[in-house]
Amino acid sequence: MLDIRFIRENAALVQESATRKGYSVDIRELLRLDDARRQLQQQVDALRTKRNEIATSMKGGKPEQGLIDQGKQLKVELAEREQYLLAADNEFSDLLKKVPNIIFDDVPLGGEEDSEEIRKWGDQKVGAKDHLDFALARDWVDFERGAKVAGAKFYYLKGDLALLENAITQFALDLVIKKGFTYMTVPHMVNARVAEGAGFAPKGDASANEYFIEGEDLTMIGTAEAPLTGYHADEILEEKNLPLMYAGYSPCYRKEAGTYGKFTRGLFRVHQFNKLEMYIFCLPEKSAEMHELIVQTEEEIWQSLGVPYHVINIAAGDLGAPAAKKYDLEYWSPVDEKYRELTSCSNCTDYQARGVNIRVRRSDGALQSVHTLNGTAVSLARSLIAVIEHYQNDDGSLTIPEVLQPYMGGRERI
RNA sequence: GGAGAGAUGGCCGAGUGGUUGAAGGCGCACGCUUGGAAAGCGUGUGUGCCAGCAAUGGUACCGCAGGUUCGAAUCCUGUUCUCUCCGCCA
Repeated sequence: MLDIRFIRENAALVQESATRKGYSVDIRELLRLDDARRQLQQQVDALRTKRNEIATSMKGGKPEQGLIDQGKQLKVELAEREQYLLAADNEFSDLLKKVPNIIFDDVPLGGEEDSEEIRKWGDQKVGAKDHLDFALARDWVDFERGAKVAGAKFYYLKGDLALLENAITQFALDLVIKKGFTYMTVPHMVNARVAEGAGFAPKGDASANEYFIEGEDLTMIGTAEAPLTGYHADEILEEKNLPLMYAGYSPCYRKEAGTYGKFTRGLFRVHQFNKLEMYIFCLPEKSAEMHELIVQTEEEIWQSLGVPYHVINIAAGDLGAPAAKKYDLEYWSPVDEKYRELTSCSNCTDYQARGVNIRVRRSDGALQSVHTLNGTAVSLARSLIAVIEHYQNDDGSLTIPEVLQPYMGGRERI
């Protein structure tokens, strides 16, 4: 959520950012509702002032019929005005919630194809067996039984591939802990307030990618980002305690409606996968620096694993509502002979922090919204694809990346 | 799932329908005191919204939502969460 005062003062900028992102919000209409709401607020406040004056003048003394009647009259007027105010407030805040975060100046304009490559690492080798065929041949993955038990795009991982998943997780976890992140497990469901505050679509929104629990105010998380955002909701953090760096591990549940096809084959896009997520709460002036820290950590993980990648600066049209800027790491796929999305990290500035009311008390006593950032350490299903594509052998075996061998009982190949 | 108890400021904790933004304490900030510190003493110390250049003023907030009343932290109803006990259970 953006600050309405910021929007009032930067209406054109906010409108432009929203349009660049592809969101159809009408800032002029928002400001009109804001005005209407403020006028009603003033009327209500004036009536309440009168009510309080009458009540105070009767304090302790004997009740006077004239004043009581006046009070009763006011109560009726006030109730009516308050109703208008409530309605205006709701209309206003519904629209306010739809306004996406502004984008940074260095975000490329345009759509998905306009994202800019910033760095690349490793060789773009070509030719490998499809990960699904490879894994099926070893009986490492079972989508058919996943479908039988849950539905399409659910799966079982078996044996050494399941162990490899654990090894990748543990390796990445050790690395992010060394960077100063605190490991956390998190609730796998969050309430609507937290989900929407973090910028996820509400229940009933057709575009929502989350599963909602019927009859309860709960959403299955699509990422640990949601419960991590809510962790400090309604808190005032101390400047001296920032940055707070968390690494949350959880399954991610996503509907991914209508995303079938060649490039989502196998484990690439599934309804459930495990993920280790980095999350930072920091001072506003530090968020750009923290964003670089996160992306560098991601690069360190993939360099250690020996998987070639490039980093792209995501174009405006491909940014989510909360993000002011986003980097994706895409690994080079020798199968598809192109880069494919592997991790993602966003600077959400104060958008999420406002959404769930997280502030920092500066050393001079001032209160300010914190900035939040999130980034994938490893998302497991996709990480497995990248490793299989790069470490497969002709005899159907898989060489274990050196850094993972300690986590696989010292085995060098499976 | 059942029964009981509770929810008040950064924390602990008072609170009779009006004198309560809310006693008292702790913490914190500043000052005095001191060679320096501690102790002691003094002063100050919530947030949101609205108006205002500002000083400031208005308004709301005692888990949340309604209700009663001229007036609610206080009375009533509902609800959420926490704790204790029972049930169930990895």
